[in-house]
Amino acid sequence: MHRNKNISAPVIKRLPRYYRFLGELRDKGVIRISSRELSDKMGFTASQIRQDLNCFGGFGQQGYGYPVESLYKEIGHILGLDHTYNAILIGAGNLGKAVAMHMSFEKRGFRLTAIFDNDPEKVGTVIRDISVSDLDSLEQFCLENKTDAAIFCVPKGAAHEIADRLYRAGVKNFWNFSHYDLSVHYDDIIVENVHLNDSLMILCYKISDANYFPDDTSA
Amino acid sequence: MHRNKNISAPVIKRLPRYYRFLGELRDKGVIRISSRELSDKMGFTASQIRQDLNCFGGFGQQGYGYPVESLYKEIGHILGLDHTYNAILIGAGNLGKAVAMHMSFEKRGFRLTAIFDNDPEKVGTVIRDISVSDLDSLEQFCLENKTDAAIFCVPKGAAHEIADRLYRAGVKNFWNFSHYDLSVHYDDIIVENVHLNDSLMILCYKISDANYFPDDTSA
DNA sequence: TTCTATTTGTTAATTTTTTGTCATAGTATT
DNA sequence: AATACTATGACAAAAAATTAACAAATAGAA
Repeated sequence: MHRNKNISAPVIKRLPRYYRFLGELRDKGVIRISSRELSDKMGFTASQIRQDLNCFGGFGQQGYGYPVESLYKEIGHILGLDHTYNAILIGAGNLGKAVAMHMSFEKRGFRLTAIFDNDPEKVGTVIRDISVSDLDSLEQFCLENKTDAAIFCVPKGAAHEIADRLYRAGVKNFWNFSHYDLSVHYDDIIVENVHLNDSLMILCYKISDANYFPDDTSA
Repeated sequence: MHRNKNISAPVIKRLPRYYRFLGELRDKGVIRISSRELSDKMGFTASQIRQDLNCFGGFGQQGYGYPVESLYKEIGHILGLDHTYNAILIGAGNLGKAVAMHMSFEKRGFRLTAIFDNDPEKVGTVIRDISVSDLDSLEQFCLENKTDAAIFCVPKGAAHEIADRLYRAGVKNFWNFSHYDLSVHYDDIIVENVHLNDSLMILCYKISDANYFPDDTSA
């Protein structure tokens, strides 16, 4: 098995991309693909693709390439998508709601089991067949229901306190949408960050950078 | 000026994080900070912080450290946040709406100028003071209004066609939320991706990886 | 069956990124 | 004003990641 080989972060980040492209090929009925063909489609080098896949095992065949269907499944397995982790959503604001509605959790290894908010207006409303609970009942819920991860869609001001409560309730895996660096405050947690602000600022940088010409005399 | 020095992607990705932490320090009234103090707070090495900042100029002073306020402003300037790029939102579904509601575009160098959707039900509804337009009017709008970037919140099936229309209408900068690799199809565009599916799968990997013990005989 | 074409898995080379080191400049104190 | 201390900026070293190269294995054609 591949685990505990300490796969590097760059490789892991590319796995979902492989998964996506292989899924598309499979849907098109493609049976096999070579690293070079994949390279053309994905924009990675063929060498990198072979190197990446070989972190987990030899899935290809010399002179033939990689079998699409089984490689697709294999990567899904490596990613752990055949698990079903219970996840709770914290924060039923615009973003939290959108994330809950938008994601096919079941296809990504998760199941949404509860939604919490501290706004009385939102408590009781229904999102995706789940009734929003009062944040006060968080600890009780975690005590009674196995909870593997939290989808953390909380405003910055509330982030610290609520993160603390989750941590004490034993929730130590986070999909973090808040503008708050969870990993700085706890060292035995797993965090995957989605920092939309950061992402937008990076776009701003890229555009500004591309539009800058040192010898531009216009305007 | 710093531009066209070809700053590496890892450095650029860290800039928003610096910006965030320096903003917090400034709000707390902190006047100066050394790379080592920042290092403790942020979890980067002091050496890396000094190295990163020096890509853009010598903002510190020996024996003193970095002045928080001016460094904060400087990084904002480097990121291009003092621009005001006009951005349109394509796709007023759950996610698009949430992104529109949730972001302080003005603080990140952008201004939201229009929202488009092809669903007649959504056309005419108002999001953040902006009335949703029919996608049919996209080209006309771009012709009449300077449009610097598109926030691309479109389902996968529609992505290719709509991306094409935007490209032909001259929109070549994308904040891409779709499950579609824009950069593979066009080579003169700027794309910043937010692939939520990928992110969730990476979380799944991390959890699965941490929970795997080779000599686990349980279950 | 034999031969040529491919294409992998692996090792090596290169490039990039991160970390460590230190002389030098500037601060703060006496 | 002199001195001890601090912390940068620059450079060097180390580590990590990407790309290149190639021997070995297999497919497919003749």
